Amino acid sequence: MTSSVDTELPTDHFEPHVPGIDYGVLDSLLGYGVRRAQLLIYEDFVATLAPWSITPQRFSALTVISRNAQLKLTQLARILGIARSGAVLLVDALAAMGYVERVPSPEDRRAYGLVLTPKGIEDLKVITEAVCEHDRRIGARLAPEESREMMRLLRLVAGPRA
Amino acid sequence: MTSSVDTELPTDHFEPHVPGIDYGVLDSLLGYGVRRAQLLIYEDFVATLAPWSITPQRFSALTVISRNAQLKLTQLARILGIARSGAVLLVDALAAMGYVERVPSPEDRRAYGLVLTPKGIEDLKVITEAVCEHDRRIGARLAPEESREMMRLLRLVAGPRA
DNA sequence: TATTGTTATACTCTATAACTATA
DNA sequence: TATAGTTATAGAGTATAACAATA
Repeated sequence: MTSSVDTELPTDHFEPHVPGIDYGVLDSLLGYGVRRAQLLIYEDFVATLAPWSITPQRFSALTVISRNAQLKLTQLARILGIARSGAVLLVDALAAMGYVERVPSPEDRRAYGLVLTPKGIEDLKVITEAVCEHDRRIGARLAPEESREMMRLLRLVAGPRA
Repeated sequence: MTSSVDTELPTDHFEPHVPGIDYGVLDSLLGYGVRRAQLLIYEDFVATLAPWSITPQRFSALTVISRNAQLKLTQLARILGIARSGAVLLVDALAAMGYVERVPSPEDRRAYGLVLTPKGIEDLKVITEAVCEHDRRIGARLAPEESREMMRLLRLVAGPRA
């Protein structure tokens, strides 16, 4: 098949439906449908954003930081659904990339406000463009009306719990 | 299955929408909508199946093994979208749980066929019931017609190339 | 006492690559 | 030569727990 060395074909080519395989109850589960979509989308996202070393989580962090002035690390962790210790490493990585800075909070000397650097602001524009193009690509099989309906249904499933 | 329907999700630490936070472009991205749903669903799945130590991946493996006679490890890896080395560890775990056995393949002495043990067959029935109840719970906010539409749209996004 | 950010540590999941025994 | 399963090893990503500074 390939002439390369002993290389695996890992998640680079996830096939939601392998021909000849009986998926049983999986085919009727909403959760497995979401899982299938998520794996495909994640793969395409990472491949598309590889030039910037941006993962979905990093993009989420940059976007939320850019839209919420003086966001605290603990808030970021809560938003992303990870532990504070994980948020520290994430912010460390984004800081090492020159995208994020910790600025001392005026009203709380324990805390820092997270802000984008000028480079972070600039690059996030291009990155966001790439993400939006990726998002249009994964939704390309949906008619505009179907896209809106899918977003509505997703919000119903994962929307505010209130 | 005969128990009353739980419309309330267990305590989770991921909040799809943290109050007071501006999510910017994330709110309009199909990929982030799927990500939100996936995180919520994954959490509820793991919590629900904790008594059996069953993760979504383990459940997928058990189901596919049960529905496809003499499934090979390499096929399983491809179906799940992971490397063969990962499939080895996964099957090791399922074997240690007494659910799966490797039986030598008659026509290829390098290969093994994966089969469920009697205990695996028995437990998978109960596990599948629990998974289906979990799946009904996460889709509880959708009307029956909306559920079908969501499955159709998910198949459009991640379904077979058609 | 509680909270913020941090560090230390460990566990899980996954990948790459090399190895064996077959084909 | 190629493939099936395995092993060894490393890298993310995450969690828990403890800590110092501050509230």
